[in-house]
Amino acid sequence: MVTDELDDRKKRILKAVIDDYIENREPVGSRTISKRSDMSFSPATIRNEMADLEEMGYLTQPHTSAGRIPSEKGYRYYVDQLLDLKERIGFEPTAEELSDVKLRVQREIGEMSDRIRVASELVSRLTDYTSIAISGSADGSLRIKALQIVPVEPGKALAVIVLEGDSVKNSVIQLDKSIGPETLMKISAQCSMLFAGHRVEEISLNMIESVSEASGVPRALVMPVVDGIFDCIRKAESPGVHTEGAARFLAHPEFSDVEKAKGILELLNREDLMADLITECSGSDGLVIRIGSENKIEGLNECSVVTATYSVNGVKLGTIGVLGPTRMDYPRVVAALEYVRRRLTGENELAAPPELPQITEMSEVKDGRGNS
Amino acid sequence: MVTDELDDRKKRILKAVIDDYIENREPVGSRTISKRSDMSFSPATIRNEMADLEEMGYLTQPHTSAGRIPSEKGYRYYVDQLLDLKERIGFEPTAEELSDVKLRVQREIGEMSDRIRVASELVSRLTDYTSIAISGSADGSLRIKALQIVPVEPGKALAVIVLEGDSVKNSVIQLDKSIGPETLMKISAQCSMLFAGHRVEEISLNMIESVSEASGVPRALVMPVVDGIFDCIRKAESPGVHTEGAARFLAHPEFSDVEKAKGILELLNREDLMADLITECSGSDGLVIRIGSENKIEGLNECSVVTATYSVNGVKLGTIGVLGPTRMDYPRVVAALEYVRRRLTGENELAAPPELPQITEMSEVKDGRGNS
DNA sequence: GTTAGCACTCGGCGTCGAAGAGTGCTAACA
DNA sequence: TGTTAGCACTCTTCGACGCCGAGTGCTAAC
Repeated sequence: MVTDELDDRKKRILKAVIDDYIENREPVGSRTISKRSDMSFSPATIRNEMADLEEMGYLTQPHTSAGRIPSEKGYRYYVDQLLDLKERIGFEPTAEELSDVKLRVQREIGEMSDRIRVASELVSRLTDYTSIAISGSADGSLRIKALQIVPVEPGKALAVIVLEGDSVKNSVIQLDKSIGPETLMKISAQCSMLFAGHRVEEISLNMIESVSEASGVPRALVMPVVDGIFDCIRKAESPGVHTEGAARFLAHPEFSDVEKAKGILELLNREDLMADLITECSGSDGLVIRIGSENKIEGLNECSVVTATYSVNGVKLGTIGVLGPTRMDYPRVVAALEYVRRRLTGENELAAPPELPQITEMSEVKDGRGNS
Repeated sequence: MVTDELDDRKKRILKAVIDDYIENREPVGSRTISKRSDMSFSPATIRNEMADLEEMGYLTQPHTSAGRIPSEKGYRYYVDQLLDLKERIGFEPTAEELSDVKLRVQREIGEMSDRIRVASELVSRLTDYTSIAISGSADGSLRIKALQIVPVEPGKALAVIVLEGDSVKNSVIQLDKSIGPETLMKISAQCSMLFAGHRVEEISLNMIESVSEASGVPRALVMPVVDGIFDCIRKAESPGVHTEGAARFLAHPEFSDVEKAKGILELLNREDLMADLITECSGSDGLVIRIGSENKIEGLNECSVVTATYSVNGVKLGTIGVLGPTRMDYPRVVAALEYVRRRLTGENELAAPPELPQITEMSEVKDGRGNS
C-alpha cells in the first residue's frame, strides 16, 4: 500500500490539481499550481509532471489548450491515498450551521428512522449536497419488539408493530363487524406471543393456523388480522427512503443544464433506485465512496456517492448517503457523515479520539494542507 | 355575470390567444389567430381588437414588435368566463396514463392520508405538473376514533391514536421502568375513555389529573404517557404535506433558468409554506384557482395553483393542489382534479352527471372548441 | 366596419475577430 | 540530468456586427 507508482512530487501535484478543481471547477493549469505557496517548481516542470499524470490516466484534458481535470482514476487515488482526513476529522459545525437541527437530533427520542431522517437533513445542510436516508434494513433482519391489534370501530382495527430501532409500522384492518374488542384482544395477545422477539424474515403466513387454534377463533375471522400484520411486515421490509435537499443539486454548475438536472431529479424520486444505490454500498459498517461510473445507475455517471451505515449492537438501523457531483468536497462530506455518525450512535464527540473511517489508509503525505 | 365589458368577438379572440399561448408558450400574433378555422377576420381586424384587449389589460406585449401574451387579468377572465369546462369534464384517463396507480387508488383501503397521497401522484402524472397533497385538517377538527398505549419493553411504550379518515399517529414514550404492562393497560383504558370521540382541539393538558385519579396511578407516572398522547395530537394538528413530481417543474421552459428552478424547488421543500399555500385555498369545498400573484408566496408569482378539497360527511380530510406555471393547461388540471375527487369520495364516475365545480359559471360562449 | 399595403421595430442567430489562457517543445542553465 | 525560460501554437470565450423574419401600427381604399 505504501509502494505505488507515484513519487512524492507527483502526489503533491495531483492533490493540488484535484483540490483546486474541487474548489473552482475549472481546468487547472500549470501556472496556477506553481503559484501555490507550497509548490516550489516552475510552471514548465509542473507541465511535465502533469503530462506524465495524464499519460498514467490520473488527469485528462478537456481540450488541447486547457488545463487538466481529474479523471475518475484520479479521484479514486485522491480519496484512497491523498485525502488527509485529519484535516477535517475534528470538524465541528458552527452553531449557525447547525441551527435548530442539532437540538432536534439530540432531543429526539422517538423512532430511529426519524432520527436518521433528521440527521440526513443535517448532513445535507452541512455539505450543501443532496442527502439520502434509508432507515430499516432491506433484509428482514430486524426483530419485532411489540405487536398489538387496536380496535378502532366496529369492523375496523389497527395492527401496530414496533421494531428494533423503535420504528413503528401500522396497517388499517377491515374485518367482520361481528368481531368484538374482546375477541380482538385475544387474537392480539396470541399474535404478540407468537411473533414478538422474532425477526421480520422469520414470520410466515402459515402461522395463521396457530393463531386460530390457540385463540379459539375461527380461521376466517383471524385471517384479515394476520393479513394486516403481514402488511405491517411488508412495510417493515421495504426500507424507508427519504431524500433531502434535492434542490441543492441545482446549485452546482455541472447541473446548470436543465435537462441534466431534470434527469437527476427524476432519479432522486425513484425510491427503488435510490434504495439500491445506497444499500449496495452499505455492506461494510464504515464509510464507502463510489466515484462516477463506479455506481451502477445510469445517469449518475457524473455523480459520486458517499455513504455511512449506522448500527447499534450489530444491527444495521440505517444508512445516510450523500449524492453530489464527482467534483465534490470529499473531505467535508466525510467529516459531516462522521460527525453525524457519532451523534447517532451516541458517542460523545469529545471522548475517545475518533477512529478514522475505514475507507482509507493514509499514505505518508504530510504536507497536504487544505486550501482556503 | 352575463353582461361584461367584452363583446363576443373580443371574447373569442381572447380565448384563442390564451389557448394558443398555453399550447405554444410563444407570443401570439394576429396572423396566427386569423388563420384559425373558426376565425373569419383578417389579421388587421384582429390587430385592432388585440390592441383594444391590451388597453383593457387582458393582454400584454413583451416588446413592441412581438405578439401578445395574456396578463393575469386575462387568465382570470379566461378561467372565470371562457373556460369551457365541458370540453374536458368527461375526461377519462387512458389506461396507459393510469398505469398501476388507478388500481392502487381503488384497492387502497388504508389511511385516507395514504389515498390522498396516491391520488396526488396520479394528478401529477395526469397533468404533468407538480402536485401537493395535504392530509388532515390544519385546525384540530378531526375526532379521535381510538387511542391505545402499547407496551414495548420495560421503560418504553408507544402511544397510538386513530383519527377520522383513519389516519394514524404514534409516538414513542420513555417511562419509568417500574411501570408494568398492567398499569399501562389501566392508563390506556382511562385515556381512551376520556379522549376517544373528542375532537383533537378539545383535548387539554389538565386531563392528566382526571387520568391519574381515575386510574389510581400517581400523577408523575401518568405524566409521560399523557405527554406521548399529546405528541400524537401535535402531529395530528400539523397537516401532512406531500409533494409529488417536483422534477416536472423543470420540464416547463419558463423554468429553464436554473436559478428560477432552484428557487421554486426550495419553496416546494418548505412544508410550512406549501401547507399555507394549499390550506389558504381550501376554504370552499370545490375547486379554487389562484393565478400568479393572487397567491401570496413571493417567488410563486409566475405560478398558478389549482386546489381541490375533499370532504366526507362534512369533515375535511385533505386537499390536493396542482402547482404549475401561470401558463398552465387549466382545463386539463381541473378535469384531473375532478376525476380524482370522484374517485376519492367514492362517487362512480358513470353515475350522476358530474356537477360542474363551483369556480365558474359558464358564459354563453358555445363555440370555443379546444384546439388539438 | 373591414381589409390591404407598407414602413418600422426589435429579438434571434450566425459570422468574425480579438483576447486570453494554457500547452508542448526547444534550448539554455546549474 | 533535472529544471527553467522562451516561444509558437491551439483552442475557447466573448463582444460586435449585420441580416432575417415576425409582428406591429397606421393609412387609405373598399
